[in-house]
Amino acid sequence: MIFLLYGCANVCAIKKHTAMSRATIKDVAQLAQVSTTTVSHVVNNTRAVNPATRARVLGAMSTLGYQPNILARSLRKGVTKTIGLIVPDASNPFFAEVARKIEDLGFKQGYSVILCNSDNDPIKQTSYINTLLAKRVDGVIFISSDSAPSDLSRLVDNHIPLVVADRDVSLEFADVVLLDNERAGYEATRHLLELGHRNIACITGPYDLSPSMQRMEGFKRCLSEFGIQFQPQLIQTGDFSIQSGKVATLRLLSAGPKPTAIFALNDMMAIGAMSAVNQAGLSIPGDMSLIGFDNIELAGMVTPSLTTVAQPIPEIARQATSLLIERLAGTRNGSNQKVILSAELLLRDSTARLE
Amino acid sequence: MIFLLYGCANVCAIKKHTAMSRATIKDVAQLAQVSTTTVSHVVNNTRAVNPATRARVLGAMSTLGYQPNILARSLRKGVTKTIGLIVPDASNPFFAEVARKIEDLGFKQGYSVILCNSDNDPIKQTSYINTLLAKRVDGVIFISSDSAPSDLSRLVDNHIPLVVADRDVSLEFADVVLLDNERAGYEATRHLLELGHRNIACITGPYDLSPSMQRMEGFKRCLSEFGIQFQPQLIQTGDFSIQSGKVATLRLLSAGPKPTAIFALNDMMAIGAMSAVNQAGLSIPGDMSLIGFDNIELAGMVTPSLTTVAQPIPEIARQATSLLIERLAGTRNGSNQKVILSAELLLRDSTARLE
DNA sequence: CTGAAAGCGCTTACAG
DNA sequence: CTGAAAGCGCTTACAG
Repeated sequence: MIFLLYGCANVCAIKKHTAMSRATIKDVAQLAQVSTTTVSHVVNNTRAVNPATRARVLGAMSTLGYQPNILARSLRKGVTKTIGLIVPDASNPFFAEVARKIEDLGFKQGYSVILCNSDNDPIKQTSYINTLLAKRVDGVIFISSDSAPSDLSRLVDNHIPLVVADRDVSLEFADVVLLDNERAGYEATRHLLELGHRNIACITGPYDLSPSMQRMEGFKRCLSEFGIQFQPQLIQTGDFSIQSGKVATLRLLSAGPKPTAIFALNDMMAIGAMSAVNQAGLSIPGDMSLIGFDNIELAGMVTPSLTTVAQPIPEIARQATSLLIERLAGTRNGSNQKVILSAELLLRDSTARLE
Repeated sequence: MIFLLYGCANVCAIKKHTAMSRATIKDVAQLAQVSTTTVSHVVNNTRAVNPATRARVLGAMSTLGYQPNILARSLRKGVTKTIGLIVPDASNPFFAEVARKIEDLGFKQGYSVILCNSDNDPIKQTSYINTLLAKRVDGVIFISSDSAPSDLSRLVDNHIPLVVADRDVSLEFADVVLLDNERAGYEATRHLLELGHRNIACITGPYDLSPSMQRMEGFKRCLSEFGIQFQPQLIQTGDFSIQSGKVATLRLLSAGPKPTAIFALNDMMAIGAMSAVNQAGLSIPGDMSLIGFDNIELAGMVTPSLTTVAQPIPEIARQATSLLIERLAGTRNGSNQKVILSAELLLRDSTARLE
């Protein structure tokens, strides 16, 4: 790749930093001939101020381009109006969609969110917990990258409200919003069995994560209720990435009993599976039925469109956000809540009756 | 959708907030029998401290679970080690990938990034600029949601270094990293023309955004160099979303001159186009060639795999981040830089010779 | 309706 | 090698 650098000294000379720095409340007070107390009260609308005085203050603020320093305010008030959001990887569409929604909802209530990608790395996860602690976020929404995150207790020790979402971690002191993954896994499997499939492969996520584990349990329970023998050779472990879904599928196609259907435990792996199946010259759903999980936007757009178990993504975000903000606002105290949402089978074009 | 609420008063009773709040530097100093000055110096490794003293301080820190309050530090030092990143929509994979990379690079250099989704909404964009100003970020990386963002000047007025990426905005006081979009648009078009296509449709982004505009210019220039008449009926405007690509394609297929190839100005719209073409019972590339733009991870995974103009996403992130951090670190002063990266045509399976 | 002053938790120039 | 004290920019109880 080539890249060009243009210096542009003439048009784009940067302004020299002048000695004068940003306007503070003091500058405003001086210009408006009032105390900083009064300025503060007009900025925050927190006590009655004579209309004429208020007008003077407002004028001074605007001529100075005054923007209150949030750091100082937060330090003084002990509240930052900021929440931390830790996700495994925001470039995965499922987390991206959840994060977007949380950001939206937070924004509407006056909270900014600091988005942290733990990158499925416990070290980075710990490091981010420390950063959030140091930045004095008011609360944290947490989607774990592992099953037993160690440093979460430090949040609790510091009285920082915590909401655990999507992936269950055995933690006593948090509100929790999860999916009924076992049942969802069961439904997906039943759909395939009812279509006549008997050799059903499953591409899982990391074995220790609760969504993967529980969906698998539903898968197994359903097989057993239908009297079908569970075949370990039809199970492949992925990591929820497209690429891993592709690799897993190539392995399934190259050895062992031939599946006629694949249950991928998320849509991204299903899309990877699709690519592998096509590459092998097989067609979906003619030669292979495929069902995903999540219902990311893409699932409806690939060809054939993907049958999937739809997670209520907006509802997950809404519950997580309001659980947290209720705590922060003090409108809810006492015992923790556990919200279990249910998924919904969404029939599209990637599954068909076994001929 | 059904959701269940379990109260769990027994196991999960939340700890009452005790009167004792978080440990401060004063608490540490007291416990270690030293001044706060000394504690500060051991925390920051900023002057020699007697080994025995240092050990006492370290001990006190750990028994108190001390975490320095970054707000106080930032207020005092006038530096927050935080950068603001404004993107139109981080649930769009292109921006998600750029953002991920910037976050990674920033993290390695000790910066956190505040991610702001302007949502293609100038109002929200302005509001975020104010928030970033109030939070006293050290610098901003900006991908605009419109062609003439109004409040960007406030950053410059406040001496906050600014890097504009991806979408050009006519602004004098910023470092800039862009793509050579005109040439990239030209190359994509030439590829289709060389395959024998003459009726080439183009699905654009919002007309006023520089990437869309410039890629179109390359498209037109190439047509004209090949002596092909430009047909306005073959141009459809999208908004870079999957859905808009689908809608645009359905319109193209339902009326006007029939194209044999489509140039979508990003991959997401190309994926939408793919869905529409398939839905119409046409095959890619047999009946319709299709080329995208960006090379998001997905582009290689759909079927057929998508021929596209690959943007050097990691390099864009790297340039933007280092341009900004150099300014912040003071290792670069003076005139602004303009980095123009070039794209690369990536041939895959969605384009073919016109029979 | 308004203001003087303390204090949030740090860092750092100054002094020893 | 160490400490006393000022000050970053706000908010707010207290007083008038």
